[in-house]
Amino acid sequence: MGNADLRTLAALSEVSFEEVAGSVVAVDAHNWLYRYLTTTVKWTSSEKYTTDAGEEVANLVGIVQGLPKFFEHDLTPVFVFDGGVTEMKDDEVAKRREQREKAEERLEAAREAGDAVEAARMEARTQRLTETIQDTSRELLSLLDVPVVEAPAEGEAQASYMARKGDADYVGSEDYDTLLFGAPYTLRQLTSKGNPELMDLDATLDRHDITYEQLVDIAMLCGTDFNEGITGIGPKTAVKVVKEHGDLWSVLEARGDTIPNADRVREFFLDPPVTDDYGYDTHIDPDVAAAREFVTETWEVDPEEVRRGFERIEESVTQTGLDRWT
DNA sequence: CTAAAAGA
DNA sequence: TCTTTTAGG
Repeated sequence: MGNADLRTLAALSEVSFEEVAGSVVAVDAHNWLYRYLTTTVKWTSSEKYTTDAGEEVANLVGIVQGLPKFFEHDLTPVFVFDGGVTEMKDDEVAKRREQREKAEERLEAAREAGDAVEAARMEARTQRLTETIQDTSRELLSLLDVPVVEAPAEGEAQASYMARKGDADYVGSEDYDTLLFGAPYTLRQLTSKGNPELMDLDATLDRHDITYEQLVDIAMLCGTDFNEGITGIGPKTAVKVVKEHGDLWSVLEARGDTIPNADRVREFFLDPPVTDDYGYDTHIDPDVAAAREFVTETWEVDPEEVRRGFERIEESVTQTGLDRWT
């Protein structure tokens, strides 16, 4: 499984919010929202965040509660959304990924069958991010004047690209894939209470004395979201054989192994679909009244659920201004 | 995600 | 003994 394997390879260090204050973070919106959706629903009844029409709106609560974390630490978030589904539909790679995720979810749901609480949690997990969730999230962010970027395909790839270009100081994501998309610095655990965790691409490469391309090759041998790894190869041996043979192709040839669509997957990491067509103002001037109305009236969220969040947004924004780069 | 089993 | 895989909370 790619995630755990990549973690063992990555150069991670704990940083303080003070150290990263004043920077721009390109947040993988899907990843960030997904995290809130699953954790928020986890310890409360999902009924609470569902409108009469049956629309799930826990994402709105998540945004209101999550944004202050950025503002209070003088971080400017830029939310990067995944690209259109239509474009992805034709993509074999994306299809493969979707199938794999679906399978995992079914497996998990089946495993947890019998436990009502867990079943509900799994249900929330399986629905992924619906159109409504994406749209209402965009609208709320817009009311709060938080910059949004539309990625042509993977939000992670776009966010990583922006960080590589220097348009963002960090990528914000819990995923380790950002390393494979070439993100120089990734901040993890921006939502939880403790300090953020910094993942450093160059330090990762130095640690193993490998190139960026070799890191991608190593990850592919272990398995990524887009391909099954080679059985019997974990992070240790992957590093060993890639350094031994130079690149993925030589390793596969030497072992007589094969990875389906290897060239496409590799290319997808090294040169993913991204766009330069974005721009944002880091001066954030939220219309809290409009945002509150949108959340509590249009979407019928209990005002008490978001009261503190909005208060914190008002306080943090008026105090720091967040207008350094106007 | 952690811990224990299996495999090399 | 070290690495990978699988099971379980």
